[in-house]
Amino acid sequence: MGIRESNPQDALVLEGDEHLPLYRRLYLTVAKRIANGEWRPGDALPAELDLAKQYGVAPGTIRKAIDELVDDGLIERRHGSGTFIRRPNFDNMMVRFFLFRDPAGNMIMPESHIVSREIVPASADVAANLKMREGDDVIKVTRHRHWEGQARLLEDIFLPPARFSAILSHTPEEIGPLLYPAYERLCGQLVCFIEEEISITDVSPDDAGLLKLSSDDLVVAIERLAKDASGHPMEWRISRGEARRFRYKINVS
Amino acid sequence: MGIRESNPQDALVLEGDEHLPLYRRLYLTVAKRIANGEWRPGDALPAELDLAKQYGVAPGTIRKAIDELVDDGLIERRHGSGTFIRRPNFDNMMVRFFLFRDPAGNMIMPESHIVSREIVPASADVAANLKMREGDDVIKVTRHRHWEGQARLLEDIFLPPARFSAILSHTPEEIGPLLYPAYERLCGQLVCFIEEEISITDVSPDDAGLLKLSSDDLVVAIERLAKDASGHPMEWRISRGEARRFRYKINVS
DNA sequence: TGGCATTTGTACGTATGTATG
DNA sequence: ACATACATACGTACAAATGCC
Repeated sequence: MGIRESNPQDALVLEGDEHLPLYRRLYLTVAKRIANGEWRPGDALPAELDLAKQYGVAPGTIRKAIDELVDDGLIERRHGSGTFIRRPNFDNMMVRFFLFRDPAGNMIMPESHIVSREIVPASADVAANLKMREGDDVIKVTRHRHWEGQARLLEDIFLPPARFSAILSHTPEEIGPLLYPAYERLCGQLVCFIEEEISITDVSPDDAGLLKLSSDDLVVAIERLAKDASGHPMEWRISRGEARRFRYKINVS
Repeated sequence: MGIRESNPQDALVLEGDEHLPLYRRLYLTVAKRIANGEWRPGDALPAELDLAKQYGVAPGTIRKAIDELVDDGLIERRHGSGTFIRRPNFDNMMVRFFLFRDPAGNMIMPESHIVSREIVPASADVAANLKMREGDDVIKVTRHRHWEGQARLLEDIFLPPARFSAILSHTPEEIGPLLYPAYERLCGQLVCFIEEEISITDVSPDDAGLLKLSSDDLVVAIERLAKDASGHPMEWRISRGEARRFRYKINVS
């Protein structure tokens, strides 16, 4: 995985078990080509009829595969124009959960401070989420988000070194305020899916000091696992912020 | 809306604006037939080929409409058997958010106590959500959920009287512990979609007393709007529970 | 402005596979 | 063994939006 020279023949060999439906194998094949960085966000896929010819399938079959890729948010269609690789915008999601607004009610964007970057042995938690072995090397990035001159959100971010060594070798200025664009720019890695788990707990003594909370205050802890287009885990992080500032909206059916 | 004798001819007149795609109008038509109670949860829809003949469309067209109804959770397919009206299970969702487990780690089901049922004028909030006018009559049901002999979840539930008068005229025993099945059984109303908004606030003095929390504790407040198969609002409720017990999981793409 | 090629969107129709009862 | 119903796959035709010349 990661950026590599794609073997053009690879693209025409279908991914997945041969008993899977054709449209499903086409889905997996295109998803893998995206995960491999063959196309970058904003790039156009070949036209549906071209893809159908390349893979030797009917237009309706490749169309069904593309439909599901659109449903899953990996690509988007533009009528009359083409089908394009999407760039999901997860990086600011956390910010939307927390209520920081100026007196006029506008959302305030936080500053981002990378506090440390180091290689540490993976804890059981981190290893399980990143599909590594306990004790394997992982990159740990500690970051604080500030609003109004005060740290409001504390983040511990864990990355597998194989794909993300560039995060250690660049300056914070080169990395910039948003991590997911940096993963894409510096490591050729695109985040396509995330899973999050939200819970409310007592604040730890360290966090209380940094967030300027009293020891009996509560924090919201958000654990996030980020995955690439093929569903392989890329990043695991845990973020903590003051519980009282939290708000979240859902639709279910 | 509500239960009514369906005019058989109605079913063959397509819903929606005539410039909408055919599959979309078929979606709306079937959704409306479900909202009208023409089929009950568990009932089978006519076979795809039958529906195609009835509406005079190609099999692929009705299939696309059914695909989207499945995506939206209104119906489910069973290969080789048929397509059936689904009964979404939202009523216990709230319970899944809160961590109440026995020593073995199993989920504990709460008892349900209906504390009061009355007609009140709609507040601005309630009116906006239920698409009524402020001051209009609404049914207000107050319910407490108990774990281990203690109220843990407080719920204020608001219903438009037009569809839900049966909730006032039946005994709590007839209503039973779960409201959505009661809406279906007593009022012919099926909840198909919900929107929820989660926030964390200080506990009100009344709630603190009922939940046995101290006045500086925090509660999670969950506001929920429930809708029928056609997307019309049916019920609005606000539930409060101890913040520390809260846990929630999400997938995004 | 208009025309034209390209590309997705909608709709039709058919054949065959596979699970269920 | 059989009929029924959904699942997959094929292929075609035309509509509608876009972008370029």
